[in-house]
Formats: sequence, C-alpha cells, structure tokens
Amino acid sequence: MKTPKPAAIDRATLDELLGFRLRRVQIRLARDFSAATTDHVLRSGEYTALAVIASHPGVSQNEICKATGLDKSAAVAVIDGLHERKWITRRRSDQDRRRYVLTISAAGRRALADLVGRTRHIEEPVLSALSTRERAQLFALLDKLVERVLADQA
Amino acid sequence: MKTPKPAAIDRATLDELLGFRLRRVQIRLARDFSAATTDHVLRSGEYTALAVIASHPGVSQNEICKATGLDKSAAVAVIDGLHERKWITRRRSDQDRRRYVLTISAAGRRALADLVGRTRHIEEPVLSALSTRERAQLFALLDKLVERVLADQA
DNA sequence: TATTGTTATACTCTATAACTATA
DNA sequence: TATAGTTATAGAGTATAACAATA
Repeated sequence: MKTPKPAAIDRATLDELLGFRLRRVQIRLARDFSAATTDHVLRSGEYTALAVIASHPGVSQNEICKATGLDKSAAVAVIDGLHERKWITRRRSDQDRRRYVLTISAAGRRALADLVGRTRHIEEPVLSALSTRERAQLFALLDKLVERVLADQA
Repeated sequence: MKTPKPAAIDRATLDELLGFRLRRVQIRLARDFSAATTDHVLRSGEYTALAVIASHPGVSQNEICKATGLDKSAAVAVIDGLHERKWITRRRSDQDRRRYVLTISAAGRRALADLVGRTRHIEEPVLSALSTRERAQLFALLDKLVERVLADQA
C-alpha cells in the first residue's frame, strides 16, 4: 500500500480550517526545540513566561496567565522554576499585597537571549519554505490573530 | 500595577519567532473546541486522524502518524477510539499483513462533517480579525510550512 | 464577596522501550 | 534485520476544586 502523497491532507474538508495547520507546524517546532535544549530542560510555559516578564517588568502571575494562555495553577510551578534559576525576582506588590511583582534578572536576560538565538536556529528549516517577504506577511497575519485572542479575554 | 498592554509581547526579542504565535492561537482554539464538544469527547488526535482516513482511504496507522505528527504508540488508542465509535473500519492488508487498511464509514463521514461545521464556527471569532483575502493568504502561507514539515520527515 | 496565588489531585498527553507478527 | 502495530509505563502537561491572604 503506497502513501497517497502525505502533503494532501484532505482538500475537501479541512481546507477552510486553521487549527490543523497550526497544530502540525507547532508539533514539529516543539519537538525540535525540546530535542535541542536537553541542557536547559525548560518546562512548558517557562520560556514564554520569561519573555513576558522581560518585556513587562512588574507583571503579576495573573497577567502572565492571560498573556500566555497558561492556567493559574500551572503558573505557580513555572514562576517557581524561573525563580529557582534566578532568572527572575519576585516580591509582593506594595499597592496590592496579594500580587507578585515579577522582574527579569541579568542572568534571565542572558538565558532569554540564548534561548531566542537557539529558537531562531530551530525554526529556520521550517521558515525557509517562505521568502523573506512571505515570512513578514505570515507574522503580521498571525499577530492579528494573537491580538484578537488577547483582546477577547482581557 | 497596571498591565502594560498585553498585546505587546516583547517586540524586541520575540518578534522574529514563529512558535509563540502558533502556540498562543492554538491554545485558544483547542480550549474553545473542547468546551464546545463535551458531547463527543474526542481524544487528542482523533479528529485529525479521522480526517486523514477520510481523504486517504486505505492508509495505515504509520502513515497517519507521519501525516499528523502522532506518536505510533499514541496512534493505537486513537484508532481504537475511532473504531469503537464505528467511524472507521480496519482490516489487515493483503499485500502486507502487518499493516492495517483503514477506511472511513458512513457514520464517520457524518461525524466528520459535523465536527468540521462546529470547528468552523469555533474558529470564526478568531479568524474574523482577518479579511477574506487575508485568510486566504494566511492559509496559503501556513500550507507551505506544513508541506515543508511533511516533506522533511517523509 | 471577589481576586491572587497556592496546593492537592486527577486526568490526559507524549515518549520510550520491550514485545509480536510479519516481511 | 527491519517494519507495523501493541502494550506497559513513566513523565509532563492541563484542569478543577478547595483554600489562605488580601482587597
């Protein structure tokens, strides 16, 4: 039994759906990433959370959950992990003592820069299917979707 | 502490990365989907596998794994689930008795059509951030990435 | 009363390795 | 020897509910 061309995943029914496409590409990227970062051993969400803290000094855990889609109970372990590595600092907010004020450390910035560099390298083989112009288009379109997602739950 | 605009997820470091965008949108779609299909209770991968079987009558489990990114051990439970629901039929291949020949049933086609209809409905609020033309562009660009992913592991 | 963060817990997903039957 | 599918299992991810502290 020969494979009937794997690229043609049902043009009839799935053509108008977004989720399958996102899922397929993301599975590939996630696997390549975890294979290439066996030294760091990042938990799911730690990378994104670190990036959010880097760009939003003083965010709370709750805000990170909204920005990344992380569950608030899962966020605890994620923030703990970043803190143990000394990639972030946490203290209670003066205005609202329920909240944490999270900021990235110098070591955290170095780790993030390292991760971003590696990620770019990992994504390159996939993104090389697109021209520079197409990449920019793709990113702009995806950004519109991300903004919509964030706006809907703000 | 005010949130400094959640849409702006670090323009400095993450701007050139694909994975975050895919992940964020996919988390949203996956949650909305599972919330809207509590009656069907689909296991992860069953939907995609069913769609692949629909468009590739006679595929083997192995081929489904390649097309969907599913692990071969995980595929067993997925195919079992589809079979128990009588959405697919399975028999051993005559040419190679190690392989299964999987085909979708009439009930499977109805279930798939129902799922696709629901999914379209679920994706609409997110996709409405784009014009018709932009959606077509996005899908075409993502398809190029999917084809690259499939080609790399063929 | 509502919200932030925490813990316990249960369920699911994913990956590995060892196995069988066929090739 | 290699491949298709299976099983057992361990580890990670995800979600829910109950809770403490604070608002």
